[in-house]
Amino acid sequence: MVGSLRKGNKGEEVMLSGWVHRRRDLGGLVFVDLRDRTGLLQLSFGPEDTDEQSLAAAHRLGSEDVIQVEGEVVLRPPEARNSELATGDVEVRVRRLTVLNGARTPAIPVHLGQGEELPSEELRLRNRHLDLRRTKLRDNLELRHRLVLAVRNYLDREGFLEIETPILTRPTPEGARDYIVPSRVHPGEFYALPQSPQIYKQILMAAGYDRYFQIARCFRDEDLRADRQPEFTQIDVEASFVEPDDIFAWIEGLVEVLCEAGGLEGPDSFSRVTYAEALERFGTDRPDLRFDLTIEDWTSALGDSESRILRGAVEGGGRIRGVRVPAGAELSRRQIEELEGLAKAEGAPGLLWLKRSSGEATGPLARFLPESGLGRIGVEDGDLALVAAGEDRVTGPALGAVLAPAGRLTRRPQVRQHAWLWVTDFPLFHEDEGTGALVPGHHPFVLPHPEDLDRLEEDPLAVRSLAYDLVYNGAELGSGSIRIHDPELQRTILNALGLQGEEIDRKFGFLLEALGSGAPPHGGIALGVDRIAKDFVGASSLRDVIAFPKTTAARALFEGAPAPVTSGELEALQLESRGHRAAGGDDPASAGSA
RNA sequence: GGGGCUGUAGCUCAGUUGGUUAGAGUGCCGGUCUGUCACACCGGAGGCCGCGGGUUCGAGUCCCGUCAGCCCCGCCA
Repeated sequence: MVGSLRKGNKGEEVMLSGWVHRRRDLGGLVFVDLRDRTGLLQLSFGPEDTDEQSLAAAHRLGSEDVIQVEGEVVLRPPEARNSELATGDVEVRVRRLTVLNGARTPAIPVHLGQGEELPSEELRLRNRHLDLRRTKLRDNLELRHRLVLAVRNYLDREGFLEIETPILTRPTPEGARDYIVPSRVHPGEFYALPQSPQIYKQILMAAGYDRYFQIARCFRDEDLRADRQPEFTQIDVEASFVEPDDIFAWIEGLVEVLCEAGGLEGPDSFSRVTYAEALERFGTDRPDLRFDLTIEDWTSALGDSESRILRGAVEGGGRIRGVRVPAGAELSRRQIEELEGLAKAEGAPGLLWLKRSSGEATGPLARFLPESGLGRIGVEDGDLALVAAGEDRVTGPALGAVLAPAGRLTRRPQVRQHAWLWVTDFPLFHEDEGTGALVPGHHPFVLPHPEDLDRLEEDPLAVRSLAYDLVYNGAELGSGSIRIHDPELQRTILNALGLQGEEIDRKFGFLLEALGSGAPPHGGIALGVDRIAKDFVGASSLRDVIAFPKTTAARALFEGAPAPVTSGELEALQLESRGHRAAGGDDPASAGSA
């Protein structure tokens, strides 16, 4: 293939096909960089080698024309080798050129010159067939392929069976908004696209398929972000007769395999913290452990200081918490204000701080802190202390937001490049801030922590669960739990979530039926393939690891989805549209641009 | 649903205090060129300044609305 020719292929007669990446026409000689999926190769055309017709055609070649050439692999003259090209020592002297298909001038460039900017994302998405020709995207998709292949092989070796579950499913009452699909056969009834295969995989467990996985497409009709697409792919895993440790062991092995496939240094360790610990020490349930900065409780050390802010916070029932940033004294005032801005964005009124350098303390906090106080919070010469006071729900996120950025700003080496960890014991329920109702922390099928079962009634918000997250460098890459296998307990939880008997049977009867028919204890996890691929290739958006992604408005710009349907189609479904674009033609392009 | 940024040639961008003929690089078209590789050189074409309205003697520039893309909040069991 094009990208694989080397010195050793010298003298070989080859026939190659590909795209004209670039043409350099010297008049007598023509050079063309031929491109295919495997790389670039220089072709040369000249009167000594190339037949007359082909030479004439070579002069007329344009970018992205599809051609086929026959010729001989030769070594380039020594002074004309290109060390930046894998194939740069050789070229193919073309005898015969066939233009398989001409290309109009590309709407966006496939080849970018040095320092040339990418076209706008909108044009890249509108011309996805061209954008996907770029090496970067091709490499991204290839890596993604290798990751998924490694996952399949690994889970197969571990005895897991890949089983497909339906895309047309039952609408679910809770969770994200469903994508809805009308049924023609049953007017007025609807399928939903799965938000995840959660219930199906539990039923598979009940059916005795004790190790299941699926590279599963999931759909959620919610607003998008850089790390959120309306359809996304999960490595969905479930196993019977397991405890969290079994899942952790499998997934840790999986992560190693992924790192190997992705050319990433494998994890040297997997940390574990409970949810409560994570909030206390890192102010978030997905800590970034690349810097070993933590939040400390300085209430007793600083609570008796003269500072009105600090004392007021403590008297109001809050705590004083802070972060010691080793070598942080080198930060400029401006950098510290930057950090304070991050804390404010999380709702804190501000940060108090002090620097200690050359034996002297400076900063707003300095005048409230005698030397002894510095010792009490462990601030050494060269350090910076950042302090927030008040309620935990404010100070936690505020200080948490500052941890990694502070570490980055000091430019001390990261403690580790790849920080993998498990966050465990998530709360079973949250409180809906609007209504005060209980909502599931993860989903309604999570097993309560056995030690907390007796608090289910009197203090449900304090009940922990056997739910866990896989976190990598501060990003949640996976989430799972041990599930409830006892139908009575499941009913109790659904009750607590505000569902009544008849409603439970209607919506979850099939699950309860399966649980009551001899379902084994089981649990699992789902990992986000798109996010993993994004992190592994260092992309800033999921769109760079998805061949045909949606925009932030959930549109597909290339093919123009969603699109209006004809009134006939609506009629067949016995639907009426109140949208102002209803019942248009069936031309998909008409929907894309307004 | 809310906030922010962006929208000028095929592409990437500049465009002064609101001023008369809207520029650059690249791509494209034509020409010269036998060792280029961001080929070089000469010449040329190419504009609904996103769209609609307003202010003004005059709008790419100011105001309002709208559409699209991106980022964030809400939302994402």
